[in-house]
Amino acid sequence: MSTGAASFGSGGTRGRESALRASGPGAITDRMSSRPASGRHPTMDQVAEAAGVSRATVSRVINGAPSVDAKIREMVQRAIAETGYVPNVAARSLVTRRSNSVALVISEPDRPDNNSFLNRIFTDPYFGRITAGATTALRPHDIHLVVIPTDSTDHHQVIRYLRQGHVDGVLLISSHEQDTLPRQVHELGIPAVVSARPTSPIAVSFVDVDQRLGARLAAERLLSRGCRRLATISGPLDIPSGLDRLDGYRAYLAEHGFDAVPSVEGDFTRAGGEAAARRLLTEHPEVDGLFVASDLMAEGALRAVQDLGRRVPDDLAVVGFDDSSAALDCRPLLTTVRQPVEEMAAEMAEVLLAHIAAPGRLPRSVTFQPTLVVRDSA
Amino acid sequence: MSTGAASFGSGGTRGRESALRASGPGAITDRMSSRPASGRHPTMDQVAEAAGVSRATVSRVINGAPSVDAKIREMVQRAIAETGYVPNVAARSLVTRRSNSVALVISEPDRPDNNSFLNRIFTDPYFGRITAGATTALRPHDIHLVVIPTDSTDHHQVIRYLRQGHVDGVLLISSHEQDTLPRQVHELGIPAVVSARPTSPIAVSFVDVDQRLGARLAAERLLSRGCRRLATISGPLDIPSGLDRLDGYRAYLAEHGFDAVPSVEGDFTRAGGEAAARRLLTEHPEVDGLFVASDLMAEGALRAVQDLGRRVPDDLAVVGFDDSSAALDCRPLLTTVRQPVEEMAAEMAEVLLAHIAAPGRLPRSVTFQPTLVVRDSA
DNA sequence: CTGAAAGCGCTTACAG
DNA sequence: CTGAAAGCGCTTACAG
Repeated sequence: MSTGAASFGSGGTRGRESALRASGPGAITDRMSSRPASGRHPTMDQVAEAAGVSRATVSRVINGAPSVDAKIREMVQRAIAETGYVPNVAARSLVTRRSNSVALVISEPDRPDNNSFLNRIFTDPYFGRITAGATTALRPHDIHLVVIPTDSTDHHQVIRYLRQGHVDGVLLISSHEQDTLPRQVHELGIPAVVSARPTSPIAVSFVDVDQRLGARLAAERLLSRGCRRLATISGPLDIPSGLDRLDGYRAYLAEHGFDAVPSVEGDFTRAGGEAAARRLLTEHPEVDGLFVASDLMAEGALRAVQDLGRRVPDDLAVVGFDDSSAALDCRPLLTTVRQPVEEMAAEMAEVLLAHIAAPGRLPRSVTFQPTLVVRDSA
Repeated sequence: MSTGAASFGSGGTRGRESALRASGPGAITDRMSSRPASGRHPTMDQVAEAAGVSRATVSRVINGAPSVDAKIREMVQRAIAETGYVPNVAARSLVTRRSNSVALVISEPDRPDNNSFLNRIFTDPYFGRITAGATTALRPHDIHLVVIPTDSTDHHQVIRYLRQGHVDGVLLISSHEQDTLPRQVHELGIPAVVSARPTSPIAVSFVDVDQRLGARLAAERLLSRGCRRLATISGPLDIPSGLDRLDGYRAYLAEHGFDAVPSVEGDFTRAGGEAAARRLLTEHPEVDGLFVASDLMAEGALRAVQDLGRRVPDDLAVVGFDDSSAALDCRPLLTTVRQPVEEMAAEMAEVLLAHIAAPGRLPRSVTFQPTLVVRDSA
């Protein structure tokens, strides 16, 4: 942290190189072709000199300004290739006020142990799909993603990071109700898109899936299969998606004459699903149709169900939610409600890009429709 | 991309604010305390003016220079708090030539489908542990991690990114034999640490686990349990760790009189492990002890084994490798060789930091010892 | 211990 | 269409 030394290779040779360059374009070419750019960093002025034009013209060529004369452009491009020039991003950012990267902030409730928290984040199929979708959408724009996991103990660090101008905008994955980060980010005034309807009433763009509809799809499937003793393992009830899936499921069943639907609250983990299923079947052994609010929980639940001697789907049909890779790890293969997470993350990225390009743009929300993916468990 | 507009909030009000500030420190304080810094960005000059010192002094306070007078330091800190000042990282990087971030490049073989490739990367427990370990080690240094998944089709993009000075160094996760990225990164001259001994002979620092020792531990466990019909599901044999684990296993068994040890090559995925186990048990139904070269494969293998009617560990004992979270998802719980991945990633980060701080430092390698974690499968 | 000044490497009005 | 010049917001020798 303390030294100001150049980060790249032999910065110390720069003086010597400049001297060589001063002897003319020919010398430069010979020099560079025999030692392809590696570890040293020519400057835009040096490219300009090699091409016999001004620095401004080099800049225009690099940034694709249409006004540049074709021949000159070509000369410059040759000079760029010969010198192995690559723009310095710090210098560029300083004037453009753009970093060409965005943050993906994954905000979770407090955790006891830092390392396992991070491990869970970086290993969760849901976050994996988010990251993959956002990365894919951003790549063609040459914008990079900085992934920042956080809980409430380091919100201030995240805010500081954002304020320092490291990124042009933020994709905020936040699900629990009490999370104050969406509001803090909003107050920062930095372009942002949130992964679900924020619980506090702030004017911010977000992308969501129709959670209730998804739960209704699950209920419908179970009913149409002939299940009549229905239950559910819900997500955490302090998370809107957890609540909405439970509500949607119950609402649909109520509409069809099923009123007291047992439910056990889970925590969106495999182990949590397993424990919840065990409890549920102990208290309600008669259950023949089960909606589990995430595939990961369903994977655990399936294990418990089968341990307890029930055959799936014959004795007990199970429908999950997500259609993540976990659904394919289940035996039998999991029938589940598909949430198009990659596409949702890509949409978040697109909306964010639009906000960055036009800071005055009004916030908007985009809702995706879930679909039922029928496999073997129901 | 085309506009040079400020990325943050109401950049346009700056002129007005400066005017307000010019009316004296009192005005600034009042202004700022009623509107806590949000969306607007005071500059170091403004802090200096508010504190009645020079810009250089503010800089020294921010960077913790010891020479600053205590009273002045305090005045400056107050001014910083009142104005809500946060340094502009681009300006700082331009002069320090440091970005305070490092890249975590995850290099994998070519993949057919981009999205599923990314999904696998961001969901794999091994990469998850790497990311968690590196993040934890870097956090106290206030250095951020930019995660960059890549295959050979976009090596040039990665190289360009690195050359642009986005990061001060790179943590390179590369396992397959033919990967040319370690060499390319090495030639760039940027500080780098690789996750395993590079297959091409380049002088670069790396961190590894003693793969052969791990495999020997597994073999020893199986033998001491009384298994006498031993087999293995190996990793991909074009990956050094895959090869080394197979070799170590066979070598130990050979030393103990077991010569023809059947093996099937897997691909380090759950599905691959399942298929491999099915094949292995079909061809060698007599097997009673099995070393599976990764926990994820072991999870799949366990499923196949039990599907085929074998009881674990009584009919067939199974030892995995990694001790990732997958080991706890196995039924029975997986006995496995623990690779301390988080600690290894943290060590990679420390070594990288040392290289960044002292560019002339000689490359070195650090090897961790694996340990056997006994649970229920063997 | 502190300040004035130079300079990091770009982009972008502004002239021509 | 092109160039000279200003300026982005910092850090760091260099004097004092």
